[in-house]
Amino acid sequence: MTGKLSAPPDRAHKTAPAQPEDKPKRGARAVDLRIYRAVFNAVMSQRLPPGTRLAEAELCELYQVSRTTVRRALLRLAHDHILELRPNRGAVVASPAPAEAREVFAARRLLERQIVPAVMRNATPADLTRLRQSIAAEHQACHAGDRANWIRLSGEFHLILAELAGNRVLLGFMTELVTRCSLIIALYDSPGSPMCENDEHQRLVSLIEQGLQDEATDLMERHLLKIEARLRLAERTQKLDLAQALSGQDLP
Amino acid sequence: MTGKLSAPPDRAHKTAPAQPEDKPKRGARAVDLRIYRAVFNAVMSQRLPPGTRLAEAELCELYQVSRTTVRRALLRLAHDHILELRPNRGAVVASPAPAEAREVFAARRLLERQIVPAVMRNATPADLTRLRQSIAAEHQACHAGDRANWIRLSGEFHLILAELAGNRVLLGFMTELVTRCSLIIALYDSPGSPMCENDEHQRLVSLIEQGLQDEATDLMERHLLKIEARLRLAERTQKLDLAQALSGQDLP
DNA sequence: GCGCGGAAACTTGTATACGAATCCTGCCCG
DNA sequence: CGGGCAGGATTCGTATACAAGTTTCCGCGC
Repeated sequence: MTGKLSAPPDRAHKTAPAQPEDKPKRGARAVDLRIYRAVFNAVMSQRLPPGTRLAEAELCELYQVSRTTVRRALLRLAHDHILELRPNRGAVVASPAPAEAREVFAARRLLERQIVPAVMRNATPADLTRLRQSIAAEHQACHAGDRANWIRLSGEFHLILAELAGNRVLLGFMTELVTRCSLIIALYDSPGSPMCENDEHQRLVSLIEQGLQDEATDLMERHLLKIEARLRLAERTQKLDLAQALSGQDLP
Repeated sequence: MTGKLSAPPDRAHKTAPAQPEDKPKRGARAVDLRIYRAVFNAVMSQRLPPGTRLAEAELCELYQVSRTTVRRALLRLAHDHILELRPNRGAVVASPAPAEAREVFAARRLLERQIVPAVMRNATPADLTRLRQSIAAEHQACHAGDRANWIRLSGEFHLILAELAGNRVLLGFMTELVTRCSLIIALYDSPGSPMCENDEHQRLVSLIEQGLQDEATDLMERHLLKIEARLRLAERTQKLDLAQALSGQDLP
């Protein structure tokens, strides 16, 4: 853990856009931030698979803090749809159903479709450079075979775009959506699918640079649809799923 | 208080779309829900003006619960941008700056622009009836001079629309946006502005019914812009604001 | 042998206690 | 007379203690 560039969203009860926050300010809030990030990264890297139960006492011992602190971190994680909190029964890693996954992707398409033109109105050459740097980092992780980091960096590219749209509220929504999408991808991506995408991010930046708004918007839409299409989101109910899964085993 | 139809968002760590929740299930979670709603309604009705400090001990005594419970409610309120939590300095009612207000409205326009066509794809006649009923309730509050309820019901109409779009994620975002807009309107609306709008909701439903997509989308956009335009969102810094406010008093 | 209580162990929910930071007041000094 | 500093009071942040709910497992009856 402790990937130094990991970027779990720090929003929530913060109006200011950004803060240094490099070193723990007073050793106060940094603690539950640490728990938040650790769980966040673990879930995203699939070290904590969906459905995993997170007992409070365990985390207490791991991080040497009281249950009060752990609880706050869990509450935030639940609010961001990374965990699910079941009353009196503890927290488990979220496992969004296919229907929910589709809705998350649909919402994301709806937002990003409109972010592209906003970026084109606002972006400076320096911003485009930033986007290209992000793409470079992404490719690097891709070629290194670091799947977890690739998923994260790939999401980060979209977050930079959202930031360039110049609306912090929108950026907050996109942060939540990208996070949830990453979780869904980690959950449902077909195992054998090729990790590297075919430079759609690169092409998108080019289209933005050239001012081709309709083409850029279109590419964004197709890009997101393609990602969703790769997922194994068979729309079966939990019951059928179970029946199907057992159908090959009951005759020895 | 205890307006029986008040609808503070219950989302967050809940995957299920809706629950009865009429009576307190076990007296357990209902308590901090009660605090949440009470503060929510009080802020929206401007009984708690922006900047008001909410001491934890006060709420503890009012609701006869421990600080633990109050704290959780405050955390949720802060996450929904109704309060602002300042470390070691307590919670205050949020007072979004003009710049933030603009961003909230911009984000809302962006989403609702796309919600209209989605509604037109999904809505049944029964849904349109629901919308018209909501409008009726809104007009009633309007004519009764109940400004606080009118703001709330007026927002509820938009939430029904979001619900009819058939995407729960989107509905969650819209819930947050409508809430924040209500707070902003309560903050910045010009005092003398007429409370009743000129039946734009009614016309919107008609256009949706007739299948005139472009016209409906356009009306929605203009509707939201009109609301924003009515606000007193002078882009002045806090300092200038103060200087201006005192300029009429220092020469007796 | 199988299913069904029931009690113990464990986990979560809530309240309370204590340490730390902030705010307020009054005093001292320039 | 005004500004700054120190001490007390208040309020927040964290840890701990106790109560209530859930899970587990064992023993009993069928």
